[in-house]
Amino acid sequence: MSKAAKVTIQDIAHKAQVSQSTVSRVLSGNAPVAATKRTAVLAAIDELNYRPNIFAQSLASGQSLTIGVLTQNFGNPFYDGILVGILQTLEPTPYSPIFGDGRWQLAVEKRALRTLIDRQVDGLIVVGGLSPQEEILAYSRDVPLIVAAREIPDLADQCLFIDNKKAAYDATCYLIDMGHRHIAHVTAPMYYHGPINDIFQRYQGYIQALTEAGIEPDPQLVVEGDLSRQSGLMALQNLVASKRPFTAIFAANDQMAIGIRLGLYRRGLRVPEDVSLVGFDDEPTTAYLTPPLTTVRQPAIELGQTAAQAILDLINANQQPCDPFDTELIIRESVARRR
Amino acid sequence: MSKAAKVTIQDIAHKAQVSQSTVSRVLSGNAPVAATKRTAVLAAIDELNYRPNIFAQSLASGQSLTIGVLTQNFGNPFYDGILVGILQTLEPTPYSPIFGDGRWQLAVEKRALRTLIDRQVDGLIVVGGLSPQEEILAYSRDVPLIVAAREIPDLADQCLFIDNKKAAYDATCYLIDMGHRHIAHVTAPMYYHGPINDIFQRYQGYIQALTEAGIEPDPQLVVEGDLSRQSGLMALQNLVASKRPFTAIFAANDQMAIGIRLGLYRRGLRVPEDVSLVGFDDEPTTAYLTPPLTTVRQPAIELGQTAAQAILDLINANQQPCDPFDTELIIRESVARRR
DNA sequence: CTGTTAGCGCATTCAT
DNA sequence: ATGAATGCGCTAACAG
Repeated sequence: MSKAAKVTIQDIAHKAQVSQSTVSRVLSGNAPVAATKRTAVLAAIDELNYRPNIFAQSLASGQSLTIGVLTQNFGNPFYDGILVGILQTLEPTPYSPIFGDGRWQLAVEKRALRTLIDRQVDGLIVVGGLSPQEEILAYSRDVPLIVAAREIPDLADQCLFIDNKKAAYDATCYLIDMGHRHIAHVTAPMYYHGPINDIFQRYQGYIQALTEAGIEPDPQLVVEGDLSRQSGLMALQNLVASKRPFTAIFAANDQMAIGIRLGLYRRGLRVPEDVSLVGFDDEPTTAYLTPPLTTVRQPAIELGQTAAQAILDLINANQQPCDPFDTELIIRESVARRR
Repeated sequence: MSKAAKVTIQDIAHKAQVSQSTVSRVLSGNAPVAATKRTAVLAAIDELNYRPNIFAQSLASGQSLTIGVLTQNFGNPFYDGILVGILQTLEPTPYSPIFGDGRWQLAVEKRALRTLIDRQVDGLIVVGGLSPQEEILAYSRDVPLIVAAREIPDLADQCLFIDNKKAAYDATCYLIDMGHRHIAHVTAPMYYHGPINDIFQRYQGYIQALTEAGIEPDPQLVVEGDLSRQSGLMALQNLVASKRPFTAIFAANDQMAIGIRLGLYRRGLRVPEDVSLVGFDDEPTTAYLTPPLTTVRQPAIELGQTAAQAILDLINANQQPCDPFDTELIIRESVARRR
């Protein structure tokens, strides 16, 4: 580890003319110590630049003061937002987060999860992920666990998520209100996200909105991508190739919307004059597309903050009920009124 | 920590009818053990689902098997790319990374750095950051240290970075080659990035290219932003307000280029017909702008991989020389030929 | 090859 | 209020 000469609690006990235990006491603060000794200890600590050995602390106390965070894909704006929220919330606490990245690959995720557990985290925040419910459930018996951005029925109290169906419903309704009748939807295969059905819920919201508006959903207008930009580009090609007329597209996420946007551009189709476009996620760049994209804002940072708070509450055994998260439809220039 | 009944090395020693040390030996593998005992131990481990206590291990061995990574801004594509590279490289090793985020705020960075050190990391990778050189230098005496995406003169052997000046020079030359003479540049204040002068080096590359081409640099055509998208938008306004004619803009990063792009769009200026635009970073979305943006690719993932490898080498005391990183000009549709 | 022993640095009884 | 003693779970000499 560090090459620096390790100064231990003994050293400062010596220097401050007190016992080891006394030093430990001023450090933890949970036992009364005479003011004079306290200051002496503090002085010694300062002088010798003492830093307690975290491993010894944890070994002796049985607490690691770390929160494990299992995430997917560093670099995805939504997940990064969640991380930021977690970081912010944990900052003023004695707990610090350690991250593991599952990269949306079950095997990788499993290893990451294992690593976190092995590091004796005091709490675990699982953000998304592919792990089967039973596994998560099993972990939740061993360690305080919060699931963010994913719904696990048997663990409802500890799940924070967003009502994707309602959000998609609202987005589709907006297109309908603007006079659109032929609205395409770019989704992803149901199995794509494994146990996560966000995307499927968005599909359901889309269908519901159409149905309630008396519009017969047209299966030909629903195409699948894999949530990547590239797949949006290809989905658009498929859509155009199907020869079904449409005046608007609702994409299940912004990444695909961005790909679709480029596809339209290449075909000389203008947004929104020829085709209106709505995405989902409110990724930062969507506000800077030309024209800026209408999309659905998911409160990522808030979600992260709440998740962190929830895990702290859980550790301190005063579990709070979790409120559901509301989304917001961000209306920008990419939708035109028809007729 | 975990509520699970902790099974210790003793338990499995018992079950396998061997001594604690033998178990430790099969675990670490760095000492010969009789095949029969080994299998017995392995069986016991498996049966009792034993996991070594990492804190006890570290405390006893003096190794933490962790690499600290100080990063700035989760969510920034360039930095995230570096993280991904680090993750990938460390995955097959016994080391696992722990991250700290400085958020480009000196105070936050200091705390994050401190936390990492306190966690007894065996090595430290500093990605960017504001900490003064002396501080980094001081840390480097205590712990194997690699600096990525930043140049620290007194620590040259342990720094991995990119030749920003040359990259900017190349980008500007490209615009000149395409016939542009009035090329604006959007940069950031020299002090903005604190000790990091990436941005300033890009400015220098720009100036050099102009000068070599016999074009008198026009100070009026250089405006400052703060590297954010929003600031790109404002920079463009300033540029237009200055009434100086220009046919091309070279932005010091893609974020600002994206803002500039939107500003041009709002003013009805087409890219590249009216104004050509070049960015820097090759952020993923730039390929999906309409039209796609010409930019400079920084090999973020490779940089992360190399950094991780370098720190491993450093820990094992077989330091390797670090090659410089080459950038690549990604030419896309946002530049038009003039005259 | 293997068991025994002695700490690693600290928190936490238990006395005082 | 404080010092002494014990042990957290494991690694690393040290003997055999």
